[in-house]
Amino acid sequence: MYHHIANSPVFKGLAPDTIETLLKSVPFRIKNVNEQQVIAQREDECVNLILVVHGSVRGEMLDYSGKILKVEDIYAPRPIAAAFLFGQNNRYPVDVISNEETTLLVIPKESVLKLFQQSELFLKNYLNAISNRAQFLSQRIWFLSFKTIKEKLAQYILNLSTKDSSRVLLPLTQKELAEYFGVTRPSLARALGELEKDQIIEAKGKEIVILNRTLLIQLLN
Amino acid sequence: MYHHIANSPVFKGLAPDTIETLLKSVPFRIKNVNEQQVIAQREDECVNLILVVHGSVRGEMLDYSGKILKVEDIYAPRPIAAAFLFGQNNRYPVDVISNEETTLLVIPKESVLKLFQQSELFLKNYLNAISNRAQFLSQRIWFLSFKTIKEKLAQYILNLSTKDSSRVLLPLTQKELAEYFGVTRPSLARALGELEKDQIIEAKGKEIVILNRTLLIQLLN
DNA sequence: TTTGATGTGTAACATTTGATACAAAATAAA
DNA sequence: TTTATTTTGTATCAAATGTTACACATCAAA
Repeated sequence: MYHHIANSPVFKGLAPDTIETLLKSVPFRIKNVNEQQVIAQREDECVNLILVVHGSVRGEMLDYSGKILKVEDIYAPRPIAAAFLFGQNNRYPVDVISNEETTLLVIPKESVLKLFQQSELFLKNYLNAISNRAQFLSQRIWFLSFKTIKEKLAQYILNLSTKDSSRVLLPLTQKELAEYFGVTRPSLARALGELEKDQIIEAKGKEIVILNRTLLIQLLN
Repeated sequence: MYHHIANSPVFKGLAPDTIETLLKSVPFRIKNVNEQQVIAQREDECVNLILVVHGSVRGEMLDYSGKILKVEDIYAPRPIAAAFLFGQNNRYPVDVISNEETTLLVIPKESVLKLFQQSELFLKNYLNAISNRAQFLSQRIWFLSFKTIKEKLAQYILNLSTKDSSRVLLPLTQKELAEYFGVTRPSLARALGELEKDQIIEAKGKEIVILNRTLLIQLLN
């Protein structure tokens, strides 16, 4: 197990032996769950750092009408809701449910604080993990602030493109990209088609060539 | 000064004397700037924790077309970009510019790490600050995922309402609320008007009465 | 009170997007 | 290869929202 979690963001850079020594100096426990089991419920207080050692879990949210809004999958070896162990309202924002047979490492908050004192690397890793999360979310919100699909596309393509090359390779399918943009797939295809019709880009499959960077930039006005 | 920053999120709970002792044990510096001065530029590496002691600064971003997007104002006594001191890409996401004559406390990253070792409270505060940020952003994204204005309104009003009372007081003007929703002001007014016409709510100024909670919840379907 | 600034209600019209459906293309699996 | 599955292009129509404009209300300052 220590070998596995040595690859997790919070134990990265620590030898499996070191991790074992560290962990054995504080209370913690291992928890095995079957698939579709509820690990934490929305609004539960978050008092443990939970690491997915084997398997995967998902965050799921119900709105007022009971509709399920899937939030995110978390695969081993990664922590669950590291950014919700601290903070003013340290409660789970979503229900956490196992996708499959899953092994969890459960470390109480007090143990985490002790580990911070014992290993500066662990502390740095933890700080990095939650900082990355905040940075990711920040980036995501900024992106969502672009109103029209064409604006989002322009922003997205310009971000991917380098200064010297006008060739861009989309890392996502249209379906995934549409989901990332928060729009429907046909709408995204239409926007792409129109950019092509206006001779701003040329798209063959996942490869996009910027024909007129100036016009692409003007879309952001 | 130590008295002032004792009210900041990262030094909260520490006595001014304690803060002074702590800070004097590590390198740091004070920086005074006039108004409209650039404190950090986008993509600069973030190597210091910067606290606004007096005055205020703003985050500003230029899009590809050169249009200025104001991001946020930060008033004393609060840290600037605490979530960007750590993390994979620890660079400022925005230009930081002073709004007025401003005093800054600049603490190098190494000093921050030393302070973590010396004061568990400071560490906890820092963890809380980043976590709060992530939680806030997370909440914001979840909210933006509601597509139509009516859905956002329903969600927003239901969140504000308590179980026993159907009376809700909006803490924002329509203009601010529209900005928060990422929509235009007339559109928001229209949506409010339609909810009123459908006898779902009653709105007088900032006070809203929920007439039919069931219908309001059904809007989220 | 008068004035000005800010907030609010509402209208007409253009634009964007969603929803749905279907076929062609590309890809993977048998 | 054949078959099935996913991905993509496109069309139509309805719904939601933006844009712009203007009148009225509210509130604070002069």
